[in-house]
Amino acid sequence: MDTKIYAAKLRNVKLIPTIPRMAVLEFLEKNRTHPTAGEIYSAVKDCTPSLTKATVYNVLDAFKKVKTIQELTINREVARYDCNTDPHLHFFCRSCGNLHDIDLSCPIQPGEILFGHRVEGVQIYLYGVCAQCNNQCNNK
Amino acid sequence: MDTKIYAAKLRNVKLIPTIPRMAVLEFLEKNRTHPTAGEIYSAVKDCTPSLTKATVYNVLDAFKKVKTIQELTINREVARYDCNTDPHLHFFCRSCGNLHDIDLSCPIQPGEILFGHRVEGVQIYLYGVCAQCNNQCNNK
DNA sequence: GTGGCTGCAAATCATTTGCATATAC
DNA sequence: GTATATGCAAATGATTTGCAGCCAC
Repeated sequence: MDTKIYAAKLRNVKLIPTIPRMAVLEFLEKNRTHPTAGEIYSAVKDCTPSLTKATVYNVLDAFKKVKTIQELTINREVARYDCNTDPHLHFFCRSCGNLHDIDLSCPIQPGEILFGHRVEGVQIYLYGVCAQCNNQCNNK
Repeated sequence: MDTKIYAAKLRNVKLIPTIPRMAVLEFLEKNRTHPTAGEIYSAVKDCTPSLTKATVYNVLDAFKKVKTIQELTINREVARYDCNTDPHLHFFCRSCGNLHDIDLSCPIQPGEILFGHRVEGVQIYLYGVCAQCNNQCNNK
Protein backbone atom coordinates (compact mmCIF):
# COMPACT_ATOMS: atom_id res chain seq x y z
CA MET A 1 0.00 0.00 0.00
CA ASP A 2 1.39 3.38 -0.92
CA THR A 3 0.79 4.95 2.46
CA LYS A 4 2.00 8.42 1.55
CA ILE A 5 -0.41 8.93 -1.33
CA TYR A 6 -3.49 7.85 0.60
CA ALA A 7 -2.43 9.67 3.76
CA ALA A 8 -2.12 12.86 1.72
CA LYS A 9 -5.50 12.33 0.07
CA LEU A 10 -7.10 11.88 3.47
CA ARG A 11 -5.43 14.98 4.89
CA ASN A 12 -6.74 16.94 1.91
CA VAL A 13 -10.28 16.21 3.05
CA LYS A 14 -9.42 16.89 6.71
CA LEU A 15 -9.54 13.26 7.80
CA ILE A 16 -6.89 11.79 10.08
CA PRO A 17 -5.10 9.09 8.11
CA THR A 18 -5.47 5.72 9.80
CA ILE A 19 -4.68 2.25 8.56
CA PRO A 20 -8.35 1.28 7.98
CA ARG A 21 -9.11 4.53 6.17
CA MET A 22 -6.11 4.25 3.89
CA ALA A 23 -6.81 0.60 3.17
CA VAL A 24 -10.49 1.17 2.36
CA LEU A 25 -9.69 4.18 0.18
CA GLU A 26 -7.06 2.25 -1.74
CA PHE A 27 -9.44 -0.65 -2.26
CA LEU A 28 -12.21 1.61 -3.53
CA GLU A 29 -9.91 3.46 -5.91
CA LYS A 30 -8.55 0.23 -7.36
CA ASN A 31 -11.88 -1.63 -7.50
CA ARG A 32 -14.44 0.36 -9.42
CA THR A 33 -17.06 -2.38 -9.19
CA HIS A 34 -19.20 -0.56 -6.60
CA PRO A 35 -18.46 -3.02 -3.78
CA THR A 36 -20.68 -3.55 -0.76
CA ALA A 37 -19.48 -2.93 2.81
CA GLY A 38 -19.14 -6.69 3.22
CA GLU A 39 -17.00 -7.02 0.10
CA ILE A 40 -14.79 -4.15 1.23
CA TYR A 41 -14.47 -5.74 4.66
CA SER A 42 -13.49 -9.15 3.29
CA ALA A 43 -10.91 -7.72 0.90
CA VAL A 44 -9.32 -5.25 3.29
CA LYS A 45 -9.28 -7.66 6.22
CA ASP A 46 -6.61 -9.70 4.45
CA CYS A 47 -4.02 -6.94 4.91
CA THR A 48 -5.53 -5.57 8.14
CA PRO A 49 -6.58 -8.58 10.22
CA SER A 50 -7.84 -6.62 13.21
CA LEU A 51 -10.39 -4.82 11.03
CA THR A 52 -14.06 -5.16 11.92
CA LYS A 53 -17.18 -4.42 9.97
CA ALA A 54 -18.12 -1.65 12.38
CA THR A 55 -14.91 0.11 11.45
CA VAL A 56 -15.65 -0.31 7.75
CA TYR A 57 -19.00 1.38 8.31
CA ASN A 58 -17.34 4.14 10.34
CA VAL A 59 -14.81 4.73 7.57
CA LEU A 60 -17.48 4.75 4.87
CA ASP A 61 -19.58 7.21 6.87
CA ALA A 62 -16.59 9.52 7.22
CA PHE A 63 -15.91 9.30 3.48
CA LYS A 64 -19.55 10.02 2.67
CA LYS A 65 -19.57 13.12 4.87
CA VAL A 66 -16.61 14.66 3.06
CA LYS A 67 -18.00 13.48 -0.30
CA THR A 68 -15.02 11.30 -1.11
CA ILE A 69 -17.48 8.56 -2.01
CA GLN A 70 -21.16 8.24 -2.77
CA GLU A 71 -23.48 5.59 -1.44
CA LEU A 72 -25.65 3.75 -3.96
CA THR A 73 -28.91 2.20 -2.78
CA ILE A 74 -29.96 0.71 -6.09
CA ASN A 75 -31.51 -2.25 -4.31
CA ARG A 76 -32.67 -2.30 -0.76
CA GLU A 77 -30.77 -5.38 0.38
CA VAL A 78 -27.38 -3.75 0.57
CA ALA A 79 -25.65 -0.42 -0.05
CA ARG A 80 -22.85 -0.09 -2.57
CA TYR A 81 -20.04 2.43 -2.63
CA ASP A 82 -18.55 4.45 -5.49
CA CYS A 83 -15.47 6.63 -5.24
CA ASN A 84 -16.51 8.37 -8.46
CA THR A 85 -18.65 11.23 -7.18
CA ASP A 86 -19.26 12.90 -10.53
CA PRO A 87 -23.00 12.64 -11.23
CA HIS A 88 -23.46 9.66 -13.54
CA LEU A 89 -25.96 6.89 -14.13
CA HIS A 90 -25.89 3.31 -12.82
CA PHE A 91 -27.28 0.20 -14.47
CA PHE A 92 -28.12 -2.88 -12.38
CA CYS A 93 -28.22 -6.14 -14.35
CA ARG A 94 -30.74 -8.59 -12.97
CA SER A 95 -28.99 -11.41 -14.83
CA CYS A 96 -25.38 -11.13 -13.61
CA GLY A 97 -26.03 -8.88 -10.62
CA ASN A 98 -23.31 -6.43 -11.64
CA LEU A 99 -23.69 -2.70 -11.32
CA HIS A 100 -22.39 -0.85 -14.36
CA ASP A 101 -21.50 2.80 -14.80
CA ILE A 102 -23.28 4.61 -17.62
CA ASP A 103 -21.23 7.47 -18.97
CA LEU A 104 -24.03 9.97 -19.26
CA SER A 105 -24.21 12.93 -16.95
CA CYS A 106 -27.46 13.48 -15.10
CA PRO A 107 -29.99 15.76 -16.81
CA ILE A 108 -30.65 17.36 -13.41
CA GLN A 109 -27.71 18.63 -11.41
CA PRO A 110 -27.20 19.48 -7.74
CA GLY A 111 -27.84 23.19 -7.18
CA GLU A 112 -30.86 23.34 -9.45
CA ILE A 113 -34.24 24.47 -8.20
CA LEU A 114 -37.02 22.26 -9.52
CA PHE A 115 -40.63 23.25 -8.82
CA GLY A 116 -39.26 25.15 -5.83
CA HIS A 117 -37.37 22.16 -4.47
CA ARG A 118 -33.64 22.74 -3.94
CA VAL A 119 -31.79 19.76 -5.43
CA GLU A 120 -28.68 18.69 -3.52
CA GLY A 121 -28.17 15.21 -4.93
CA VAL A 122 -29.37 13.03 -7.80
CA GLN A 123 -29.36 9.28 -8.30
CA ILE A 124 -30.44 7.71 -11.57
CA TYR A 125 -30.81 3.95 -11.44
CA LEU A 126 -31.51 1.80 -14.49
CA TYR A 127 -32.58 -1.84 -14.21
CA GLY A 128 -32.55 -4.52 -16.85
CA VAL A 129 -30.17 -6.90 -18.63
CA CYS A 130 -26.70 -5.62 -19.48
CA ALA A 131 -24.94 -5.77 -22.85
CA GLN A 132 -22.75 -8.75 -21.92
CA CYS A 133 -25.68 -10.81 -20.66
CA ASN A 134 -27.76 -9.84 -23.70
CA ASN A 135 -25.06 -11.21 -25.97
CA GLN A 136 -24.31 -14.39 -24.07
CA CYS A 137 -27.82 -15.69 -24.20
CA ASN A 138 -31.28 -14.47 -24.94
CA ASN A 139 -32.21 -13.85 -21.33
CA LYS A 140 -35.84 -12.94 -21.20
CA MET B 1 -64.52 -0.16 1.45
CA ASP B 2 -66.02 -0.52 -1.99
CA THR B 3 -65.33 -4.21 -2.31
CA LYS B 4 -66.64 -4.60 -5.84
CA ILE B 5 -64.34 -2.01 -7.37
CA TYR B 6 -61.18 -3.36 -5.79
CA ALA B 7 -62.15 -6.99 -6.38
CA ALA B 8 -62.59 -6.19 -10.06
CA LYS B 9 -59.27 -4.37 -10.24
CA LEU B 10 -57.53 -7.35 -8.69
CA ARG B 11 -59.20 -9.81 -11.06
CA ASN B 12 -58.05 -7.65 -13.96
CA VAL B 13 -54.45 -8.37 -13.00
CA LYS B 14 -55.19 -12.07 -12.32
CA LEU B 15 -54.97 -11.83 -8.55
CA ILE B 16 -57.50 -13.54 -6.31
CA PRO B 17 -59.33 -10.79 -4.42
CA THR B 18 -58.83 -11.21 -0.68
CA ILE B 19 -59.60 -8.86 2.17
CA PRO B 20 -55.96 -7.87 2.80
CA ARG B 21 -55.30 -7.28 -0.91
CA MET B 22 -58.39 -5.13 -1.37
CA ALA B 23 -57.65 -3.17 1.80
CA VAL B 24 -54.00 -2.50 0.88
CA LEU B 25 -54.94 -1.51 -2.68
CA GLU B 26 -57.61 0.86 -1.46
CA PHE B 27 -55.21 2.43 1.02
CA LEU B 28 -52.50 2.91 -1.62
CA GLU B 29 -54.93 4.44 -4.13
CA LYS B 30 -56.29 6.87 -1.55
CA ASN B 31 -52.95 7.75 0.05
CA ARG B 32 -50.50 8.93 -2.55
CA THR B 33 -47.80 9.75 0.03
CA HIS B 34 -45.61 6.73 -0.84
CA PRO B 35 -46.20 4.94 2.46
CA THR B 36 -43.86 2.34 3.93
CA ALA B 37 -44.94 -1.24 4.62
CA GLY B 38 -45.21 -0.32 8.29
CA GLU B 39 -47.44 2.65 7.58
CA ILE B 40 -49.67 0.54 5.35
CA TYR B 41 -49.82 -2.14 8.05
CA SER B 42 -50.79 0.33 10.79
CA ALA B 43 -53.48 1.99 8.70
CA VAL B 44 -55.03 -1.16 7.25
CA LYS B 45 -54.93 -3.07 10.53
CA ASP B 46 -57.60 -0.74 11.90
CA CYS B 47 -60.23 -2.20 9.56
CA THR B 48 -58.66 -5.67 9.36
CA PRO B 49 -57.49 -6.55 12.87
CA SER B 50 -56.13 -10.01 12.04
CA LEU B 51 -53.70 -8.52 9.53
CA THR B 52 -49.98 -9.15 10.04
CA LYS B 53 -46.93 -7.49 8.57
CA ALA B 54 -45.98 -10.69 6.80
CA THR B 55 -49.25 -10.51 4.90
CA VAL B 56 -48.63 -6.88 4.00
CA TYR B 57 -45.29 -7.91 2.51
CA ASN B 58 -46.93 -10.80 0.67
CA VAL B 59 -49.56 -8.48 -0.77
CA LEU B 60 -47.00 -5.88 -1.80
CA ASP B 61 -44.88 -8.58 -3.47
CA ALA B 62 -47.88 -9.79 -5.43
CA PHE B 63 -48.69 -6.22 -6.51
CA LYS B 64 -45.10 -5.60 -7.57
CA LYS B 65 -45.06 -8.73 -9.72
CA VAL B 66 -48.11 -7.66 -11.69
CA LYS B 67 -46.83 -4.08 -11.80
CA THR B 68 -49.80 -2.63 -9.95
CA ILE B 69 -47.34 -0.77 -7.75
CA GLN B 70 -43.67 0.17 -7.83
CA GLU B 71 -41.27 -0.10 -4.94
CA LEU B 72 -39.16 2.96 -4.17
CA THR B 73 -35.84 2.46 -2.41
CA ILE B 74 -34.86 6.09 -2.18
CA ASN B 75 -33.20 5.49 1.15
CA ARG B 76 -31.92 2.20 2.37
CA GLU B 77 -33.69 2.15 5.72
CA VAL B 78 -37.11 1.35 4.37
CA ALA B 79 -38.92 0.73 1.10
CA ARG B 80 -41.83 2.91 0.01
CA TYR B 81 -44.68 2.01 -2.30
CA ASP B 82 -46.30 3.95 -5.12
CA CYS B 83 -49.41 2.87 -7.01
CA ASN B 84 -48.54 5.33 -9.77
CA THR B 85 -46.43 3.20 -12.08
CA ASP B 86 -45.97 5.78 -14.81
CA PRO B 87 -42.25 6.66 -14.92
CA HIS B 88 -41.82 9.87 -12.94
CA LEU B 89 -39.28 11.44 -10.61
CA HIS B 90 -39.22 11.42 -6.80
CA PHE B 91 -37.82 14.06 -4.49
CA PHE B 92 -36.85 13.19 -0.91
CA CYS B 93 -36.72 16.15 1.48
CA ARG B 94 -34.10 15.73 4.18
CA SER B 95 -35.85 18.40 6.25
CA CYS B 96 -39.42 17.08 6.50
CA GLY B 97 -38.74 13.51 5.39
CA ASN B 98 -41.53 13.58 2.83
CA LEU B 99 -41.24 12.02 -0.58
CA HIS B 100 -42.69 14.22 -3.31
CA ASP B 101 -43.67 13.36 -6.87
CA ILE B 102 -42.03 15.43 -9.57
CA ASP B 103 -44.19 15.69 -12.67
CA LEU B 104 -41.47 15.18 -15.20
CA SER B 105 -41.26 12.01 -17.22
CA CYS B 106 -37.98 10.14 -17.19
CA PRO B 107 -35.55 11.03 -19.99
CA ILE B 108 -34.81 7.31 -20.37
CA GLN B 109 -37.71 4.92 -20.79
CA PRO B 110 -38.13 1.18 -20.30
CA GLY B 111 -37.56 -0.59 -23.62
CA GLU B 112 -34.62 1.55 -24.65
CA ILE B 113 -31.22 0.06 -25.39
CA LEU B 114 -28.43 2.13 -23.85
CA PHE B 115 -24.82 1.21 -24.66
CA GLY B 116 -26.14 -2.28 -25.39
CA HIS B 117 -27.92 -2.58 -22.05
CA ARG B 118 -31.63 -3.37 -22.29
CA VAL B 119 -33.46 -1.00 -19.94
CA GLU B 120 -36.48 -2.49 -18.19
CA GLY B 121 -36.95 0.00 -15.37
CA VAL B 122 -35.82 3.48 -14.35
CA GLN B 123 -35.75 5.21 -10.99
CA ILE B 124 -34.74 8.85 -10.66
CA TYR B 125 -34.28 10.02 -7.09
CA LEU B 126 -33.64 13.64 -6.13
CA TYR B 127 -32.46 14.64 -2.66
CA GLY B 128 -32.52 18.05 -1.03
CA VAL B 129 -34.90 20.46 0.67
CA CYS B 130 -38.43 20.75 -0.70
CA ALA B 131 -40.29 23.92 -1.65
CA GLN B 132 -42.37 24.02 1.53
CA CYS B 133 -39.37 23.62 3.81
CA ASN B 134 -37.41 26.17 1.80
CA ASN B 135 -40.15 28.72 2.40
CA GLN B 136 -40.77 27.97 6.07
CA CYS B 137 -37.23 28.60 7.16
CA ASN B 138 -33.81 28.94 5.64
CA ASN B 139 -32.79 25.37 6.30
CA LYS B 140 -29.19 25.02 5.31
C1' DG C 1 -61.72 -30.64 -2.65
C1' DT C 2 -57.51 -28.14 -3.76
C1' DG C 3 -54.24 -24.57 -4.46
C1' DG C 4 -53.16 -20.39 -3.02
C1' DC C 5 -53.35 -16.92 0.87
C1' DT C 6 -53.13 -15.59 5.59
C1' DG C 7 -51.38 -15.34 10.27
C1' DC C 8 -48.04 -16.48 13.64
C1' DA C 9 -43.53 -16.98 15.48
C1' DA C 10 -38.95 -17.36 14.71
C1' DA C 11 -34.96 -16.39 11.75
C1' DT C 12 -32.07 -13.45 8.85
C1' DC C 13 -28.93 -10.04 7.91
C1' DA C 14 -27.21 -5.38 6.94
C1' DT C 15 -26.36 -1.76 9.71
C1' DT C 16 -25.99 0.70 14.24
C1' DT C 17 -24.71 1.46 19.00
C1' DG C 18 -22.16 1.63 23.52
C1' DC C 19 -18.12 1.40 25.41
C1' DA C 20 -13.28 0.24 26.59
C1' DT C 21 -8.87 0.42 24.38
C1' DA C 22 -5.56 2.14 21.16
C1' DT C 23 -3.68 5.60 18.10
C1' DA C 24 -2.66 10.19 15.73
C1' DC C 25 -1.42 14.60 16.67
C1' DG D 1 -2.06 14.49 27.03
C1' DT D 2 -6.20 14.79 24.53
C1' DA D 3 -9.36 14.09 21.03
C1' DT D 4 -10.56 10.89 17.80
C1' DA D 5 -10.72 6.21 15.73
C1' DT D 6 -10.83 1.32 16.29
C1' DG D 7 -12.51 -3.19 17.81
C1' DC D 8 -15.72 -5.97 20.14
C1' DA D 9 -20.17 -7.61 21.38
C1' DA D 10 -24.76 -6.84 21.61
C1' DA D 11 -28.88 -4.45 19.81
C1' DT D 12 -31.87 -2.82 16.14
C1' DG D 13 -35.26 -3.15 12.74
C1' DA D 14 -36.96 -4.07 8.17
C1' DT D 15 -37.79 -7.98 5.71
C1' DT D 16 -38.07 -13.10 5.05
C1' DT D 17 -39.22 -17.82 6.04
C1' DG D 18 -41.62 -22.17 7.50
C1' DC D 19 -45.61 -23.94 8.39
C1' DA D 20 -50.42 -24.87 10.02
C1' DG D 21 -54.99 -23.48 9.15
C1' DC D 22 -58.27 -20.92 6.24
C1' DC D 23 -60.53 -19.08 2.21
C1' DA D 24 -61.64 -18.37 -2.75
C1' DC D 25 -62.66 -20.88 -6.55
